[in-house]
Amino acid sequence: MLIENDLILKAYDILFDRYGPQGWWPLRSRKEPDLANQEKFGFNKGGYHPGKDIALSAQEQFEIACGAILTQNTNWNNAAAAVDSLIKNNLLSAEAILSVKSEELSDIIKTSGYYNQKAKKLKFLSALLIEKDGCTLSREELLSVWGIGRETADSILLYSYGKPFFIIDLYTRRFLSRISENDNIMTSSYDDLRETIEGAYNFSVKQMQEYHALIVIHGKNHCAKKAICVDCPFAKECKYN
DNA sequence: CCCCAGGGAATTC
DNA sequence: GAATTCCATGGG
Repeated sequence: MLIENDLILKAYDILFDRYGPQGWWPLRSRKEPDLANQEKFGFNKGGYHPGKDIALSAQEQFEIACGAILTQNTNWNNAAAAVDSLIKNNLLSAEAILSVKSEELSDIIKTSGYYNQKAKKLKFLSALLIEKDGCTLSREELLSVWGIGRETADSILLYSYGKPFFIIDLYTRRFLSRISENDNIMTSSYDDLRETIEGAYNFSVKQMQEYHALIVIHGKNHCAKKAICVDCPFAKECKYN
């Protein structure tokens, strides 16, 4: 056992109490703010919809998949600017992505960094989506795409398709390794860690979406590479305190 | 100048 | 499997 089930549940409660519902995925094509949550929690910049549960359109599902690729090893602000650029250029469909020249696509998503690789990744994903006639791709099918690894696949599964897969990113490993006694979390295998969290409790999809989003905001506020421990809600549990 | 950000593929051992 | 290296922009 990598982490105790109790700790996984407790951490979720502490994060939710501190930061409130995050309403991920932050869609760039949905701009109307949720004023109630903005007032309550003071966040909600740029398309967050905490607790609204508005069904995703096919275009929004595609936006999330593109965003998951564009944010690879990149600050979300840079990735979000690239998503905005896709929207502006009317490229939020697999057909449109395939119809635009690679060089143009690279230029359109330039702010996300690694733009030549990411343009290729968007093209490969689009090709498979069209080949499968727009069907929901399985985890295996997503992983078969050049440029989609475990984390990106799980991001698409969880946030675009609404399927119960827990995302293990660097923030998640850092956070869990710091609050847990286990010293092997940073080096544990992706799927071992994912299955440990998925199996800790019968999380709903909504809770799994919130959990990952909460870990990210906590990672930005406190549990960064260089830890910022002042006013951290895990002062009691964390090794750093 | 430096470090960092919601990874993944290719190569090598 | 583990360790390297490459991909690249924008903010602090």
